[in-house]
Amino acid sequence: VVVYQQQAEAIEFGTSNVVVARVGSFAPLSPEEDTFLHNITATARDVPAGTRLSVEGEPLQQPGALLSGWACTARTLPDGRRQIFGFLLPGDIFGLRVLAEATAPRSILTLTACRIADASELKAAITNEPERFPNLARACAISADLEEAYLLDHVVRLGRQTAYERIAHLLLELAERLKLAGLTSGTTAPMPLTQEVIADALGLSLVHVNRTLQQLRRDHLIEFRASSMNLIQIDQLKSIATFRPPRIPAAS
Amino acid sequence: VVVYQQQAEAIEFGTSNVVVARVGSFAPLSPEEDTFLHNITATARDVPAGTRLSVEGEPLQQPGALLSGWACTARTLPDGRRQIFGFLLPGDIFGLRVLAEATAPRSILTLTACRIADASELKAAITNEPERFPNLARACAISADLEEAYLLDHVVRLGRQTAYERIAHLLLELAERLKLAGLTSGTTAPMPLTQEVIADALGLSLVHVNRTLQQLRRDHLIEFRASSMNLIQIDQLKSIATFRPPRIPAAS
DNA sequence: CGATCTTTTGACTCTGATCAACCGGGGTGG
DNA sequence: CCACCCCGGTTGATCAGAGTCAAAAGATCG
Repeated sequence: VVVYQQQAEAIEFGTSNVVVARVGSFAPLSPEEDTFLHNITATARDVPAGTRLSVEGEPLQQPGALLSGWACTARTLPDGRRQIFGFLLPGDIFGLRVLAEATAPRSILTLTACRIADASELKAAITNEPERFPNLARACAISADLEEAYLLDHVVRLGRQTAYERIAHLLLELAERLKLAGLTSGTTAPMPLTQEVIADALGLSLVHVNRTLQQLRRDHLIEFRASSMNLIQIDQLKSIATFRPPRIPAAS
Repeated sequence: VVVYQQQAEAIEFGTSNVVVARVGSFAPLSPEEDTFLHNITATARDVPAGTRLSVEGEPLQQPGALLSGWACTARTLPDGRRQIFGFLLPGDIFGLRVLAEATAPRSILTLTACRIADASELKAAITNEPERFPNLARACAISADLEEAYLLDHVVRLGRQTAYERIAHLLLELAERLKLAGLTSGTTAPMPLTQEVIADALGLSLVHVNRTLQQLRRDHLIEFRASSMNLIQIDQLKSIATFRPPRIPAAS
């Protein structure tokens, strides 16, 4: 019955509880843990695009869970150059791992309108009584590991790949993650990023991103419609980008 | 007396116990913790340069502590391109944070001869009985945060800085870390990296690293002697690289 | 004292940046 | 209702930072 209700919610709101689904996919949750996570994600606030959820160097904000919408983590140099470290997609949890007294090492910025739940209690739970929430703790650890793996992929893109490879690789990563969150249909995935944002993530100029995307389309590897992308020829893309999805430890 | 012995060791071996000093600088250790850490670092093995301590994708190796020597973490693409993620300096601890069942997300490679202690017990201690080793646990958390901060700096270098800025920034980071480990004398710090290694870290070609280093020398910002570097004009370097050292949470 | 590794130099190429302008749609205000 | 504006995407022309190829010159080390 619960499952049915969730599905009904999913259909109705389009997001239901991606967070619960995602976390649960890392480690099977006990009923208590499931309820706990549900309660956390029940309280949520809506945030418009372009909101700074956290500013680098300033005291840390609450941890959160992204119920819907896209955000990114970034740092801005004094002269205005911006580097995006990665993206937060629906279902992602952020701000969990860091020390309470620390200052934020990165800014967090919403790229679309977002629905965000406060995850302070989740952090407290896995920090203070991990033995009571073992699967939750484990799932969060896996999530943190995954996040690191994505960051390392990002470094490789920036350091050793061409513009063509970088873009292919990033789109594959996003498609992969959206698929894990159950947000794709076939080879088509939502894609609300502007070319400027892609440029700031991949260390390229806006103009060059535009031209490279055109090249990818001309090569019949991807298609864009509205704010979604279609990765036709996904295998060829993977081979171009030498894309190897990070392995998630089995949910034993 | 203990302090005196340590200093004597430090003078004799040049490394004594950088690890204990470094970890202790993050959080003041209790006598028990201090002893614990000392015992761990007492058992150490010597490893020649060019040893692969861990290979990406393969099951995880033991965590370790670097008593002396330099190493790096990296990933190699199928076609031979290599991306270095960061460097391990004397006093650094590695492999702590990752899930036991996971596969290594990066390779670890010694760049010089190294002396390495097994840190399995440290990992076990802070994982299983953090309440018994609170300062140790806290110090390791801070260390992990620092490591992440350095990785983010690395991303910014790769994505948004010129070759000249990148090299200045990297040298500043290394000098800073070596200073924290007590391995500098004045503005001079050890620098055993080859230009090829610098190139693989900064996403540049060997030739371009060579030319950019020459430029930095011609501009009287740095000097190289033997395998050490001298950052004269450190303020100007910092301004060129927009270098801002990561803030370490106060050891309250 | 070879053998090998690292640094240096020169010539040339090319990927990607910069500057500048234009297009097209969606919203806004008069 | 339409002119206007703003934002995101597109295009063209030019430039420069960095890569590549090839070879020589120093270091280091058995």
